[in-house]
Amino acid sequence: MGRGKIEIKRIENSTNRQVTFSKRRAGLLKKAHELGILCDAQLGLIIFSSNGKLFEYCTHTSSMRQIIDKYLQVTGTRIPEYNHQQVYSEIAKMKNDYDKLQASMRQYTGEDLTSLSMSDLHELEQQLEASATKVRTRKEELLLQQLENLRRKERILEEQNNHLRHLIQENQAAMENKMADQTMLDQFGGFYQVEQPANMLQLSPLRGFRLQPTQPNLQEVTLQCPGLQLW
Amino acid sequence: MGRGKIEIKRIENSTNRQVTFSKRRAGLLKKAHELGILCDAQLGLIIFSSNGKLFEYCTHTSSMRQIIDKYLQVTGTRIPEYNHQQVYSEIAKMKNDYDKLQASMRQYTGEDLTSLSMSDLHELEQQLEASATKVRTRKEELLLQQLENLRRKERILEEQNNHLRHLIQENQAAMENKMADQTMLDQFGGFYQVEQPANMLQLSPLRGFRLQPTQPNLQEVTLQCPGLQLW
DNA sequence: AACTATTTATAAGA
DNA sequence: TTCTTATAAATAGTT
Repeated sequence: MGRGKIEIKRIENSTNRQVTFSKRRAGLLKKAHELGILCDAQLGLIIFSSNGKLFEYCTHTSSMRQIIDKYLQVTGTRIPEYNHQQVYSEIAKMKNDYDKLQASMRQYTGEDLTSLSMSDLHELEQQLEASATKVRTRKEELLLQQLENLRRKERILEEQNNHLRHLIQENQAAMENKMADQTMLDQFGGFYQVEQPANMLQLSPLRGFRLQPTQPNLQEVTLQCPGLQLW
Repeated sequence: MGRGKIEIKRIENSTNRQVTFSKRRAGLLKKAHELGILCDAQLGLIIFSSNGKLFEYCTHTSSMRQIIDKYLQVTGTRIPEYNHQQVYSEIAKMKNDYDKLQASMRQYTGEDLTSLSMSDLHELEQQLEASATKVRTRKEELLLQQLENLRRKERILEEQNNHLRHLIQENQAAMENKMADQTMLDQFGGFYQVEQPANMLQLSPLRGFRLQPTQPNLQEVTLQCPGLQLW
């Protein structure tokens, strides 16, 4: 239709293409409109020009969004709406569960007991007592465990103590044997930072000693009970 | 374009409309196709016939889904994806809250105490004892209330009892005064359905009497405690 | 943007 | 539905 027939293939001349796009686009929109009116059809037309500009038309009886939604629904590509339904009902269910749990919690804390019957109250009281018993049992368990840890630590410290005494005694013996001079004593003292005279070690507790934990057990115990206070 | 010109308005003749729909639909699709090819445009066309049948066309370079997505993106109608993010994070939050509450609940029921420190356990024990105390208080409250209700009912029943005795005594007096005959006695018996001899009323409980609740208090008490059992 | 020669689409009829 | 055909509409190339 026109002065000459054209082949249906991309128009290479850019200007020409642009002009044809304008003309035919208008024609298409007009025909789309007419089809909708004449035949009572619902339609949506989306056009992106080669440089990305959007043109659209849709029947006056509906919005493009409605047509797209209907299209997605009919073609089964519609995951969104279906999912929404599902998701929202799930949210409602979660909220309900949460509220129930919260109500239950308020009974356990004694905040709201008004809705409970006498038998409910009786049951709740027993449950609370059972819980308290469990808590007490757990406390006892923890205490025993901490006691056990302390005993192990005590044993290890005693062993270290003995070890240290040995070292010192050996050194004293060496000193006596070799008539050690002052320089040697200084080196030993500096190494272990001994603050008290050697002859006091038998009766007083060990203090001021800084040793690398050569015994692996010490490290282990420390890791098992990071805070060793009772509470 | 055709044998005659037609006005652009809904074609009332159903057959005619159907035929026109077929013809023009084909034409529109053809023109859409041509526009796409000639002008290197991207386009999508969705048509729903008046009876809901779907026809569609889109440029071979893309799927209808892609065109719709692009359209939603460009027009900013693309709320769905955004909403999803929001909704899902909200769900995650709710789930988190629920889990926390549930963990807390498990502590209250003594199901899982492993994560608690000694001081936590101590606190929990005290809370449980406080809750139990509240429950006991509430039980006592309920019992006292029920007791009170029973006392009121008792009082009302006693009042009724007295009233009934009065009525019967008055009747006996009347009978004696007028030397009542057997007919009169029958009428009286039928009216109140007395099943026991009058002289027994002093000691035996009242049974078989059916009276309208002339005392408003009786009705009130019945409404306040529908089931008057202890539990 | 107009114009217009031609092509194309299609209304009505078969 | 499909084909035919007269005629309306669209539009390619031109101005």
